[in-house]
Amino acid sequence: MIEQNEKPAPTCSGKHTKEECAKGLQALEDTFYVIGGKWKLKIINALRIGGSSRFNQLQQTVTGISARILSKELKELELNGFIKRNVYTETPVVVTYEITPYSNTLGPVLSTLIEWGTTHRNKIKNDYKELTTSKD
Amino acid sequence: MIEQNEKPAPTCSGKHTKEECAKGLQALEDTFYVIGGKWKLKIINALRIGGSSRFNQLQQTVTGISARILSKELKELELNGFIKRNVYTETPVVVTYEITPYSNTLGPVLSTLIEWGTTHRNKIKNDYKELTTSKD
DNA sequence: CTGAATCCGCAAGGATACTG
DNA sequence: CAGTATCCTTGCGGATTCAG
Repeated sequence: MIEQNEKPAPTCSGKHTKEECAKGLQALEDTFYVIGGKWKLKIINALRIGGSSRFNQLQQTVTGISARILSKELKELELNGFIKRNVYTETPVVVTYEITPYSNTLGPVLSTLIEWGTTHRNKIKNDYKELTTSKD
Repeated sequence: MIEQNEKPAPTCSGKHTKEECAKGLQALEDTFYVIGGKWKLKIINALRIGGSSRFNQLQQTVTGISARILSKELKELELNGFIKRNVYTETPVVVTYEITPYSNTLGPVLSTLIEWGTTHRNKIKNDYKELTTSKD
């Protein structure tokens, strides 16, 4: 909404830049493909922190998820090697889920994501505070 | 699909764990709220690497995005303070987009995400190779 | 308890055409 | 060139019910 009349920026678009950009795009695509969506990272995070959990336990921890979705997500996560499903054939049957070593490669991802989210939330809170106590 | 008969895991669920988990959930929620979705991080990444870009240029860089979605995403990103829109009223009008300093706080997020995606892709490739040259 | 099956609504996103 | 408008498809996810 702001207009200017100086000259446009040079839009540095060398070949190297282009390739690097495409590579990033590709990598982001791959990442989202396996751990994208609304729930996957939350589930992995819950299992990372809470340790081995049962189905209902997990559904309570991951607030708001329905049984259907949780079931589906767990299946996909298992297929991709992020979690392990253990069935104990006692009576009644007990099923637990736990993360695999491969999930631990997501550690840095989860950390930075959570850290950024926390910082961002604080920023928003401050922005709001400054707005309400506005005196500039 | 694997059945066991040993005893279930202890499911460590202390209060501290519960809080930490909830906090992580919250943070992930916040993060996804602003930079979630299919395109936002890709756009920011493109602008980070390619520098200031024009609309059509951006649409070519971020492969597969439609004009409608790009327009919408750019608007949201601007609202949330991630990018800046510059209008140069020459003839014809030129509009450029560039990231703001706040977008730079996403640096670590993008790095880890991209790095993980790259590593994961290589892993998948190797798994596949081992499958095709299977001799174990 | 641990899911699977079914049905359904909504919103994200795609295709295309059009405007200043 | 930089979008907007319109229409349409798809998939995510919720609610409910049922089964082992």
